Amino acid sequence: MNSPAPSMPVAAGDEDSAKRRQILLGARQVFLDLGFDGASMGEIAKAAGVSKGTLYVYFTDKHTLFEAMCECEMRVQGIEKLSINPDDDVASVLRKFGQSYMELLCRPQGGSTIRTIMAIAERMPELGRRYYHNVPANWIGKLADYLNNQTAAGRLDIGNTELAASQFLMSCQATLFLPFIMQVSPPPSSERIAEVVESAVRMFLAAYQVKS
Amino acid sequence: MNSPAPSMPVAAGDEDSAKRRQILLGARQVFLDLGFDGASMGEIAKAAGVSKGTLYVYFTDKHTLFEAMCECEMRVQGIEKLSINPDDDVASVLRKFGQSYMELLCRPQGGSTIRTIMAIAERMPELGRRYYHNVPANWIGKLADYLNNQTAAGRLDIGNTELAASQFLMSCQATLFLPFIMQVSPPPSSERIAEVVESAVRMFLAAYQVKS
Amino acid sequence: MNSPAPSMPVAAGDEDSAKRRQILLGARQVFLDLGFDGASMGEIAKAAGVSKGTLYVYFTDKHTLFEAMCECEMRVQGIEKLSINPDDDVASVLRKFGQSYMELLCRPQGGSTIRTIMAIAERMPELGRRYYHNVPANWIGKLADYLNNQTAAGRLDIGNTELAASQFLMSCQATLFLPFIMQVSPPPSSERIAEVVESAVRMFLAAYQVKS
Amino acid sequence: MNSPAPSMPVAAGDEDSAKRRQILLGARQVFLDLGFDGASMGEIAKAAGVSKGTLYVYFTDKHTLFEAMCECEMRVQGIEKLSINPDDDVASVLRKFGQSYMELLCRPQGGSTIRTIMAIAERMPELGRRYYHNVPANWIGKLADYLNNQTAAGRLDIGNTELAASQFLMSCQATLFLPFIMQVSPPPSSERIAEVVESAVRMFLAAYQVKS
DNA sequence: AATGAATGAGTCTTCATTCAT
DNA sequence: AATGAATGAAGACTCATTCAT
Repeated sequence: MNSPAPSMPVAAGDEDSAKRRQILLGARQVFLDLGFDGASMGEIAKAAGVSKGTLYVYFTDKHTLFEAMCECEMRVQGIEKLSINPDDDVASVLRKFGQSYMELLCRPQGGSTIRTIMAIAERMPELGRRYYHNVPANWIGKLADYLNNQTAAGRLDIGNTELAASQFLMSCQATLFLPFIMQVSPPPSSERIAEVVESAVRMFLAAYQVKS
Repeated sequence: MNSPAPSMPVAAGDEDSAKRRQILLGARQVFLDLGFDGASMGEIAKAAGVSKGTLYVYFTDKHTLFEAMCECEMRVQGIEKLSINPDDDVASVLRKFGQSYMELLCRPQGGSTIRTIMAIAERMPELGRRYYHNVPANWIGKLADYLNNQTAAGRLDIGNTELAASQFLMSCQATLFLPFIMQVSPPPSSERIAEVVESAVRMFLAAYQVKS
Repeated sequence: MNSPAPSMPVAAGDEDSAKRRQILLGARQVFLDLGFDGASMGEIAKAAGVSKGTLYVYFTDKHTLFEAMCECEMRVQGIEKLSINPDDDVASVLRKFGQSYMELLCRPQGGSTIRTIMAIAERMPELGRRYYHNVPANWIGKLADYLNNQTAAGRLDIGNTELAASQFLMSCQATLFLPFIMQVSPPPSSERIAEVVESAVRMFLAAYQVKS
Repeated sequence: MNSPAPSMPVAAGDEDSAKRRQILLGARQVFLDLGFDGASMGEIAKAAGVSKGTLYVYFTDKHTLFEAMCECEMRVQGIEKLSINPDDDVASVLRKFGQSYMELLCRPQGGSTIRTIMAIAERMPELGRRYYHNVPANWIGKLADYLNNQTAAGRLDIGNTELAASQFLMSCQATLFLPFIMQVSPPPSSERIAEVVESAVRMFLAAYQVKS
């Protein structure tokens, strides 16, 4: 009755129908909580509020649904939104960048995408690769570009900017990511993250900043 | 060496029978490759070269076998063997420490323990905690102790040595661990690790070494 | 009669769907033949003409299916249908009552419910109790009520009517029930039952009837 | 060392070795509690205090062990010991007979043999038959013989003494056996049994005693 | 004779997937 | 398009039985 006008039907396979998004949302919740093997299509159907059959109208199989959900996460975790403000000083840029990255990694709501993909990467190497390139490598790349610019501008002195970018992002995780992922501590607060990032920024600048 | 003479068979429940070790080896291979849910007891039996029934003679159930295997890995990855040589200079100590840690994380043979445990930590939080304390926290702690001593000795100037130790170990992973775990690159060679560790050491000392 | 129209399918969980009844029928056959432990879900599925999976759509597990089947038998063996005709003389009432009870106990088709439940009562005491109250105790109770009335009416002289009712029903089983259940003899014919019941009636009346 | 002298070895298959009896005792306990299917050879070995392998030294398989145990029970429950005292009056004889029979059926210690065999009789008809003939039919027969004698002696007037004997033994079970076996009541006390038997004796004599 | 480690067939149960409606 | 009943392959686990010692 309230289906779309026949002149412009929304095919089930449509990349962007509301129902499809609804399913992906349910899948996200269940997959991130239980992992690929631990999740069942029944659970996902329940979480998405659709019937099990409907899942298969939109996605060929469990594997496809999982990949679509990951793809979706990759888009969300891509950093198109995050733009570096070139007017900020280096420390500020690093601080904002590190803070954003850590808040992405340690999001309190629901399970961790990166953990879920790490877990399955051996069996779905292509997915692991795609995620790596779209998320961590993307962040590293963006930061490396900025470090390149600053090096060119003479404010930083870095031989390998990609390595440096990665070093910075890794050191931002110190004492935070592993305890969080291993269920030792709850997700860190923004304040706690800020402290660790601040320390990472200081270490980074001590090593790479050009002494005027 | 002090294994029992072959003429004197060991009881099934024996904590250290050859068959038990054989099963743990098979379990290690399959669990680390496929994860807890992805592994099947049948696969494990095949990998261990025993019958499915025998698995249950030595381990109550899949869960218990998984935990025993993890426990075993924790002992192996514990750090008792690694002793810091106090006669070395700080840079050497850090270099050796970082290299050992990275070779542990990126061991080429078989799957990754840390990944497998991260994957299941949400559903087996106690296991996650145990692993965290026995392995990463143990390494961090050992290093932090050393940093404390060096700070007291006036060679380093570190406010929070545990944070610093974690920062160092994290930055050693830069460009190495994630690509390895995400199947982007094969396990890094010792040389490749050495380069990254070297860079991490430089950054660390730039930040924390007392300028004479 | 008031079953849903075939065009309107019934939900799986429905207490009274055709498929559910079909499964219960298969379960009845296999459970009564082989007992709870001896029966396998596979056999039951085959006997019911459904797949093993379907069993679990309608019943949580083997135990639940068994209890549902027993519950169903209790309803069938309940006594609602049997009404005592107060115009009959006492001997006739006893005769009909005994005959009905014995035909229930020694039904030729399929295994014996009472045997199956007796067999498992030690491990499922609640089930044993439920069956006892719903079937034998129910018959005894109905008969005891009648005996009470007749005693009040001065036609019988019984101190403990419940005991007397039980005595009567037990003596109806003489030479019939045990040989049947122990596979010594096939289910007794109605005529054979009638003879034994007749004898039980005579003994009963000799003991309890008021001599006019 | 303390094995029997070589000149007179006790073969494993020996019908009466101590170990054999020990196994039968364990088997009795477990089979009567759990039934044929519910019992496991492991449990039995544990209950008997021998290894699982030893079970198979003395008995071909589970089935054989079960039958041997039943055979043993039949011997115990046979009534060689119970001799009817011909000097007692009829009522006394019936009283003693009924009491003994009921105490056999409702023995408090451990499970019920008759129930265990009833449960399996459909699948092991020969066993059911053997048990019926050795135990209940044996009791009935002994009693029927006595009733025959008393009828011949003019003290009783019974057309079908076997039926009468069975009637008596069945009516002794009134309100006792079924509640006991169905876990409604604990095993009845000797006093409780005596009351019910007394009532059965009265009913029996009212029907069959020759009025002088 | 006695053991108990080892086996593999068989059990209950789950779940991805299909299909008639 | 959406459902949910039905399936059967596969998984964890048990247990009667065998066999080397």
